[in-house]
Amino acid sequence: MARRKETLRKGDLREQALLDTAEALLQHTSFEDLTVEAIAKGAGISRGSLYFYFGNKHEVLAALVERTIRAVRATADTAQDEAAAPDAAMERAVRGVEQVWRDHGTVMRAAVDYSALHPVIAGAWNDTVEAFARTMTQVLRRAGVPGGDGPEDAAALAHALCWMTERTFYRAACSPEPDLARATATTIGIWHRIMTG
Amino acid sequence: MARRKETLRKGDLREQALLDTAEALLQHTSFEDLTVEAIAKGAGISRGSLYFYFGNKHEVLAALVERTIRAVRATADTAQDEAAAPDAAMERAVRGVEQVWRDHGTVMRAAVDYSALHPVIAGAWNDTVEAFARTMTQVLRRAGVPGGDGPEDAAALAHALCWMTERTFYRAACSPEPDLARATATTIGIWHRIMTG
DNA sequence: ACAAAAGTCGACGTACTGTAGATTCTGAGC
DNA sequence: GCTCAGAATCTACAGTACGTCGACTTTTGT
Repeated sequence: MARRKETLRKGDLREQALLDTAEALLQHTSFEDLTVEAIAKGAGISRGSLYFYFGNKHEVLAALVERTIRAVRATADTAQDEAAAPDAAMERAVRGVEQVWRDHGTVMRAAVDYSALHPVIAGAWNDTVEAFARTMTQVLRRAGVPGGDGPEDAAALAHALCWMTERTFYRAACSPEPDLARATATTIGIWHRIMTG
Repeated sequence: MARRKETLRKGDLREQALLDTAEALLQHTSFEDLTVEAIAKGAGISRGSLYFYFGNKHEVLAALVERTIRAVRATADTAQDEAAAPDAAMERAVRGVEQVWRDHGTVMRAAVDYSALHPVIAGAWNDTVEAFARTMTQVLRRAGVPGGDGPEDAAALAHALCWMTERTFYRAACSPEPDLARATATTIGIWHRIMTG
């Protein structure tokens, strides 16, 4: 099997630079106030050139979110450990989520904020939470919650609790003095109560 | 005390017509695709005239959300009944939320979607959930959850669970075939487990 | 070396937004 | 019934950011 070709295109770097710039700008600017010109200029090209890389402004954000979410997924996967006790698995998962928000808070927040405006982002975000919910459904099952697809079965509870987890961290991340540790404690507390109900 | 003057200004009706039009249009158009021209025309005036009533497009949505939230608050207040058993009070509250989403789903959804883009809407929505959380904190207290301001005390749990409730109904409302009843069942199930943990 | 592909630019047309000034409607007081 | 302030409306304008286009320059593979 041939060695993977080194695709060190100049454009690949430029594309990353554009995303980096967008990420940096998002820390002080909202997406709708964010201008294509600013992103392009920050990456050292003209506005027109940006459209060589992305179809439009939304696609830039979508790519940025996708890049971030890939990192998030990797983290989420490490949390599913069949051998661990359900309670420990849950706790590890939630702590993983906390870490992800610490590392990628700005983009995650943007992803949530603009989900409503952008189907692609909404889909990516949804899939991520969904994947997390599937993992947690198994954890709940192992903790004794009955399976099935009724509104009070493991899958439905895991879904609701995953979205609660998302919301709790999102809100914490939005606050001027984010207290992610507290968010973790509250979240774990609720999951724990549900699992030992 | 003098009788309140009848302020039946022509403009008051027009203003309501503008909000009604905006609400109607929101059912088939996203806010950013919603054009000022469409709102104005729907209410029978020109684009320029709309600016006599509202400073800009965002203010229209803000006013619409505020109008809706007034109705929501009224509903929420009826749910707080000091005499009822905690479990019954909680159930009644959640069913109230379901009803509100049934009646005002479109605007509520818009409120959530555009909270990120509009501080005024975010504030109004926040206050509403916050008010609900305060009520539910009392319910949890009466159910035996300890008070205080730690991350696992009644207030923190009520907050997280209220946002979970919001998310659950929001997601249900977003789905093509909304199943609010299922959302209610799941939500009540979780609240119940927490209260009898 | 040289053609093809990748990358870049600046100018253009478009679609909105928000503003300003002129104009018409309305109704309270004389 | 006249008058006039201010409520309500319109049209035209200026501004801004978007996305497209065709021409030009650089990079890459052979």
